[in-house]
Amino acid sequence: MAGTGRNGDTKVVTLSDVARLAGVSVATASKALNGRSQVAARTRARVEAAAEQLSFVPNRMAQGLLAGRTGTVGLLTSDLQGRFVIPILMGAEDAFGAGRVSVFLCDAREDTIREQHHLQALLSRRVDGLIVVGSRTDPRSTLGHDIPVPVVYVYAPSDDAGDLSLVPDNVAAGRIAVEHLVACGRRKIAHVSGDPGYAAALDRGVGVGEGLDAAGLKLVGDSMYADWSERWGRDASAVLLDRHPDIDAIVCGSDQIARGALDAVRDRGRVVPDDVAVIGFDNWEPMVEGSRPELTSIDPNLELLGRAAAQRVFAALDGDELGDGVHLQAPRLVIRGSTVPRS
Amino acid sequence: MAGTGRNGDTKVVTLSDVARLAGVSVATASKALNGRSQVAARTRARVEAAAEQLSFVPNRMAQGLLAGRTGTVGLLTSDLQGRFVIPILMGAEDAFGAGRVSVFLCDAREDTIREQHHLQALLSRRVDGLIVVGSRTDPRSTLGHDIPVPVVYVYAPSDDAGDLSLVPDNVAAGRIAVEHLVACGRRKIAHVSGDPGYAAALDRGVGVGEGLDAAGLKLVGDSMYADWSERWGRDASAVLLDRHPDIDAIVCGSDQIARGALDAVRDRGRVVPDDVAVIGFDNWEPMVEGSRPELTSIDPNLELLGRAAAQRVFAALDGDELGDGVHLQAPRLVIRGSTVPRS
DNA sequence: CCGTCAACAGAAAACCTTTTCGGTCTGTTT
DNA sequence: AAACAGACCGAAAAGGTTTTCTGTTGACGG
Repeated sequence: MAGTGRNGDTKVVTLSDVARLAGVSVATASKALNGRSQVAARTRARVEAAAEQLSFVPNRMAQGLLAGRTGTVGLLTSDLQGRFVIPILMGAEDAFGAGRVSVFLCDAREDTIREQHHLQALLSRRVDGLIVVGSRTDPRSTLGHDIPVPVVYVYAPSDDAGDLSLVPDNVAAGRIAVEHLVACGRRKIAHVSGDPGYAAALDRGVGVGEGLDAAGLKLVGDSMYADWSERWGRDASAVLLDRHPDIDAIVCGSDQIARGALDAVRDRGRVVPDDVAVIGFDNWEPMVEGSRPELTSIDPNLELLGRAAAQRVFAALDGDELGDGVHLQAPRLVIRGSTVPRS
Repeated sequence: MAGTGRNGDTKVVTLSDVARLAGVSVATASKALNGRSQVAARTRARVEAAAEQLSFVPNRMAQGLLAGRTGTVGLLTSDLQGRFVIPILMGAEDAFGAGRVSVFLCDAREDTIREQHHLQALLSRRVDGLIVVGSRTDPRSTLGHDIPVPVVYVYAPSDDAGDLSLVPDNVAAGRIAVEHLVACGRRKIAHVSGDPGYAAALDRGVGVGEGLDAAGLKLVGDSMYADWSERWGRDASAVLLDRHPDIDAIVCGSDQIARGALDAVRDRGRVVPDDVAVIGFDNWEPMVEGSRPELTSIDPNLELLGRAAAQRVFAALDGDELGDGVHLQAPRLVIRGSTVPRS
């Protein structure tokens, strides 16, 4: 705990410094600090004291050089907003254990060249594994198979079936949304979704259809697709509500669209959830908790996705088969005021 | 370009592999690939071909071991949502240049023990520098001065004046907000802010006061402080509008509060921006762009903050003095529909 | 033909740590 | 007393790269 200097001027202390202070060889110092048995208790104590005094931290680069493992993982993303990548990062940290594994986060910004640069950088740093996070659930091009470490694709699957991809189950999400509305006694259900160029929009739509079929219901009006904005949610809901005044629930393709829908319902002097229930997707906290009333939403369980990805990478390092194909993560319904009256 | 196997099975290729294939020594191979002059053009070409063929990537851990620099930086955050840390990360990546420096991102989750763990891990990985990002602008406890690499505190300053901190200038932000409203012809300005336990709330409030003084105006009603929620923005604005019907502008402590204010104004049958202008802080895209009308806001220029932090770390590595004290980043006004009519 | 010089290639050390193996010492067994 | 076992410590190699220094080769001038 000496440290009185300014940051950066203290010289880095190595194992030989510790060994010298303790009056032993580096070999013995190493064994003492790593709990090896070939060292006397008194010597061990002396070494530990020396290490403490110098606040020695072993150089993991050097360790990695020997071990062939660096204890690092690369997280390669194009998720500008950090909306998906942060929960995934947290899940990965949980799975790895804080401090045991460190994560390189690289933002490719949807740019293939930049992605290649980052990939080279990560490989040159000898990461033990790679997690690739997309910003949408559509398939993305594979990084290829000549990568010397296990790769897991998360959120956006790889377009190569030989790769392992973990993605949210959007079909199930749509189904669950409808099942919840039906359980709440709704029968006249409409659907406003986002950009039809996104697989997420279409998949959720499919799930909505399945849910309705299972309940013997038919969608009120057509599914509306355009973009993910609140404005669109507002406008589309307005059209639907005007054309079909008997609507008693709206399934929205995202929380933002749902907020627009809430506005549209209120503008028409109708009450959420008494007259019309509204449900969103993503369970994005600032959106769902800020709205009036708070928004019921389907949470894609991104932390679990991240954790699963990390576990897969870990297992592959221990020699397990990495696996392949697209694996679906079940979503989770989070009920709030927009579908159920405050009672 | 060979690579036909599954990920993880290809053996990592080293410089000696390249040297062997090219029929030279590792020393020569190294010099050839690094553009050193002591190599004949023909030999260089042969080595480069071999490296290409084996798709050789130098091991930066090994390089770092020699050079004493790893080309990595640690980003230590407690920003659960990634709202501040992502732009800062992007700024840092820009400053460093994609691929040249890689960033470890660690989320301490407001937990001191976890932070210590991460810190140890980062130091053991011999990061060249450390950027510490807080989730609020209040001072945080210093990491201490016995850290062998330069440390820059961003967003949340260190409580130790000997550390270097880069933070948004919230006082200026408040002032700029008022100046803009005054320039738009507003004279009856109210103020709804967030949690008074946050320096950000108070600082912006101070700036609002300065702006009003400079314009010879007085605040309508009292500054309202409670929390950062939309609900509070709605409720507080409602009270203010009912009590002071002549209000023609509301400065809000955050974009979320501003959204609440928009709701309250609309609930009273008044029009934004014609009757009442509303301005927020943070310029958080999903909030400002989803609202009706879109929200004028003060952007804290977080990317610039991140870039500046990265540049400071870099400069310190090159021997420059790191500097100390709290440095303010000027904000930027982003004008949208909530303060200026569509014309 | 010898010496000089330049141009180039390779050997070896260095970075920091871990591990294997051999060596020293103490104490014990026959 | 001699041999032996066991406990402990240290020397050395390994891991991949860069750099310095030494050595080789060939050309050229004297």
